[in-house]
Amino acid sequence: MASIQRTSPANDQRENGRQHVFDAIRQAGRIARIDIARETQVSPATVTAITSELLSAGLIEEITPEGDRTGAKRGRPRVALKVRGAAHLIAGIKISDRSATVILVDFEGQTVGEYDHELPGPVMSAEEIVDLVMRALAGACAAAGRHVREISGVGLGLAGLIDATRNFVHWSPSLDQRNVELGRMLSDAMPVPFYMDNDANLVAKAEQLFGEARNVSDFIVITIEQGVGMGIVIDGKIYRGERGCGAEFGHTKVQLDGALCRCGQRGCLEAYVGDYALLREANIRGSAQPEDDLSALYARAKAGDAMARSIFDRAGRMFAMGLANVINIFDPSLVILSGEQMTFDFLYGSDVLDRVKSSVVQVDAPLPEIRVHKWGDLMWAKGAAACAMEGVSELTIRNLGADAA
Amino acid sequence: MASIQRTSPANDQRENGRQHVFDAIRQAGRIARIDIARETQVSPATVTAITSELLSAGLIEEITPEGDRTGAKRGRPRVALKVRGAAHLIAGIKISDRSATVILVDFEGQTVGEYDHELPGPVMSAEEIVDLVMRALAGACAAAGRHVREISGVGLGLAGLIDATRNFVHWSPSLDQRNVELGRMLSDAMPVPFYMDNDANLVAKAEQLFGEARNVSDFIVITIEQGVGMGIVIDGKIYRGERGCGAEFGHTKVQLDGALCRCGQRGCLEAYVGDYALLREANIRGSAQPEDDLSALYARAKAGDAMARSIFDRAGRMFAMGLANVINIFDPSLVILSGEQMTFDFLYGSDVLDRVKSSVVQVDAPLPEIRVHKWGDLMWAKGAAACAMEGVSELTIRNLGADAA
DNA sequence: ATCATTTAATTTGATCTTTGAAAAAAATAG
DNA sequence: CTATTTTTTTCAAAGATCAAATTAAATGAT
Repeated sequence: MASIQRTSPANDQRENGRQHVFDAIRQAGRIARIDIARETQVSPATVTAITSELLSAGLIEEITPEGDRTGAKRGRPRVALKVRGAAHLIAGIKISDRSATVILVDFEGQTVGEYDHELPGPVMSAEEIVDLVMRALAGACAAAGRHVREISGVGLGLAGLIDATRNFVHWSPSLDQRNVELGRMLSDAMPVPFYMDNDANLVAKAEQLFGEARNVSDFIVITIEQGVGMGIVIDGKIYRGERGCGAEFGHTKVQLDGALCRCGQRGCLEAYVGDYALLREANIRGSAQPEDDLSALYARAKAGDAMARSIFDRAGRMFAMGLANVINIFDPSLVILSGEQMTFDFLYGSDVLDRVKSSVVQVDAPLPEIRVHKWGDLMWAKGAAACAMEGVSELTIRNLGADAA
Repeated sequence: MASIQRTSPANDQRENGRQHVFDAIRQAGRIARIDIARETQVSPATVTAITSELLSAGLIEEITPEGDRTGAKRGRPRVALKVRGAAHLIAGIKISDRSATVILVDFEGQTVGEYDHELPGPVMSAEEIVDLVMRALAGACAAAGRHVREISGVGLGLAGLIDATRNFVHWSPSLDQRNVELGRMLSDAMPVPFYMDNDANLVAKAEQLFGEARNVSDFIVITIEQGVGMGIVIDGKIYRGERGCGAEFGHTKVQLDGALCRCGQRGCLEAYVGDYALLREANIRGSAQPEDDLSALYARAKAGDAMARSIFDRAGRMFAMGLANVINIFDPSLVILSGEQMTFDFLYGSDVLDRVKSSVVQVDAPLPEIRVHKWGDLMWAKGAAACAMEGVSELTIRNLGADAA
C-alpha cells in the first residue's frame, strides 16, 4: 500500500507537475500531449515524462485516433489522452430528509449506477447514518453489478454545518446530535477515503467538474433545497471561512428586525423564501383550512390568485436583494443558480434576475453572467461524487511518487 | 538594469524560495536562519544559500547579537536577520478631497518623512493629478532631506473604482473623467513602479504589513471615510473580484426599496451611514436652518437630543446588519474596523458590535474576532506605502535571479 | 513508389535546486 | 583546556526541467 511520507525533495515539484497535467487532461476531456504542454506551460519533454507515468499507473489512456484530424493536414498525427474511467469507481451519496440517493461514477465521471434508499425517519443517530451509508452503498453496487470493495472513494452530502476539512458535523438536520466525528466513524466502517461537505459546496464542485463552471476559476453557486445555500469558489478552490461554515447566504439579513427565521434570528433571507416561510404567510392570511402544500399554493399564484401571487412576489424581491448583495461583495465572473423545477419559476425568473441586475453597482464593464442550471434530482449525489473524485485523484497522484520507490 | 525575462526553468523554484524566506524575515521582524528553516519548511542548507543571496543583494542584514540569548544556554549563538531599511525608499500618497498626504518609509517600514500638499480643488484632470503627485513627492523628499531619485516605488491611494492589476481608474471622485490609464501616465512622468488601489484595499494592506493583521491570512477590513469601504484578504492576497471592483460593501442593500443613494440605487448601506445621508435626515426633519456640519449634529446627539440620536441610532443598526451579512458570507477569523475618531463613537461602539454578534449564525465555535483599530490620519498614506513596499519587494527579488546572470 | 515536408512525441545532455549528512564555527560548562 | 551543545556552512547525491536533437508517423509532390 502507498505511504504518505515525503520521499525525496524534488518529488514535491514533480507531484505538482503530475497534478497539473492530470487536471488539464480531465478538464479537456481528450487532449494531445502537445496541447497539454501549451496549456500547462510545461515543456513537451516533461509532458512526455509525466504522461508516461500516468499511463503506466493506469490513470489515463490513449485514444485510438479516429478520422478527425482537426486542423493540421500533415505531420505525425496527435494522439489524444483521456482519463481512464476504469481506473476507479467512485460513489456519491446525498442524504435528504426522505431518502439516501447514491450515484456510482467511474473515474471519468460517467454514471455507472444509481440507487435510492428509503430512510426510516428524517432524523437519525450517527451510528444509524453510518449503517445507512453502508447499506446504501451495498445496494447501489448490487444494482450495478459491482462489488463494494471496488469503490475507491465516497463523497457524502449532508445539509447543515459541515467542516469538510475535518469531516466533522457541527450540526445537521439529519442527525440527532451535534458535533459528530462522522468521518472517522465512516472510515472505521469502511477503509476508503470519505469526503463530506454541505449541499451547496457539493453542487459547486459538481458545477466545476461536470457542469456550467468548467474552466472557470472564480464563481458562486446558489442552491435552494430546504434552505438557501451558497457555494463560493475562489481560485479554483471552495472557500470555507475560518470555522468551516461560511457562505451562510440563507441567513444573511434582508430586513432589519424582519420575519422570524427558524434559526431564531430575524430578517434572514430564508425566512422570506424558504418553504416554511411561504406556507406560514399563506396560513396567516386567513385561508379557511391550513395550507401545507407548497405546489398547491404555487398553482393558485399562477392561476392569478392575488394573495398567493403576492407571497411569491415578495420572496422574489427579497431573493433578488440578497443575491445582489453577494454580487456586490464578490464581483464574481459567474453566478450559477442551480435548482430543480419549481425554484426556477418563482426565484430564478427573468423579473427577479432583472431586479438583481439593477441592484448591482454599475461600472463600465459587463455585469457578471448569471446562468441558470436546471439539474435532475441527482444533482446533490453527483456533487458528492465530484468531491470524492477530486479527492481520490489527488490522493492517487500523490501516492504515485511514493509507490515508485 | 534587470530584465523581466525568464532565465532558467528551476530559477522559478528558487525565486519562490527567496520570496518565502524574505516574507518570513519581514513578518518576524528579526529571526535567525534556523527559525526561518523551521517556519518555511525549507532545509537549513537552502536557507543559508538564499539568505546569503539576499545579504549580498543588500536586502537584508545581520543584527549584531545583543545580550539576550533567549532560550538556549549553550551552543553557537544564532544571529538574527532583518530587512535592511536602507535598501529602498518607498513613498505612499493618498489623495483625498482636500489634500494629498505623502509618507516616506524605508524598506523596513519605518517612517522617514511626512508631507501634506494642499489641493487646488477637489476634482482634477488626470494631467493635474500626475503633476500634483510629482510635486507632492518632491515636497516630501525635500522636507526629509532625500532626493526623489532615491525612491524605488510609489503607492497611490484614490477613492473610487480602481483596477489595481492594471493601474486603471474606472471612476474616482477626484478625477473629472472616467476610465483613465493613470498608471501609465504616472510611469511616463517618473520611471519607478507605481501601485494604485482604492482606499479600503490600501488599509487592508496596511493592516497586513504593519497593523492588526500581521500573520493573519484571511481577514476583512471595514473603513469609513466618505463612503463605506471594505477590503477582503483571502489566503494572504487581496481579493478583487472579476472586474477589479468587488467589495462594494457600501452599496450592499440593507433595505428593500430603501433610501436613495448617490449611486442612484435605493437601500444602499451608504445611504444610511454616509455623511450626506445623516445630514439629509437631519435637514428633512424640519430644523430651522439647514444642517451641514456632522460634528455639530453628533454633539447634539451626545447631548441627548432625541432626534439627532435617532439618526445615529438607525445608522448604527443598518451598519450592524450589513456587517453581519458580510460575516455570514465569509466567516472570516478576523474583522478589523479601521477608522478615525468620530466613526468609532457612533458606528464602532459596543452596542453596534453586540448587535452584529447576535446577527451572526451561531455555531459551537468562537465568533470571529472583531477588532477595532484607531489609526491616525496617515492611515491611508501608510496603506499606499505598504502596497508599494510589497510590490517593490517582489520585483526586487524576482530580478535578483536575472541580475545574477 | 519514393522522397521531401510537416507535425508530434521522445531521447539526451546540461543546468539548477534542494536536501541530508558531515564538517566547521562559536559559544558554554566543567 | 576539553567536552558539549547549537547554529551555520559545505559538499556530494538525487532529481526535475528544459532546449536541442532525434525519431516517428503522417501527407503531398514528383
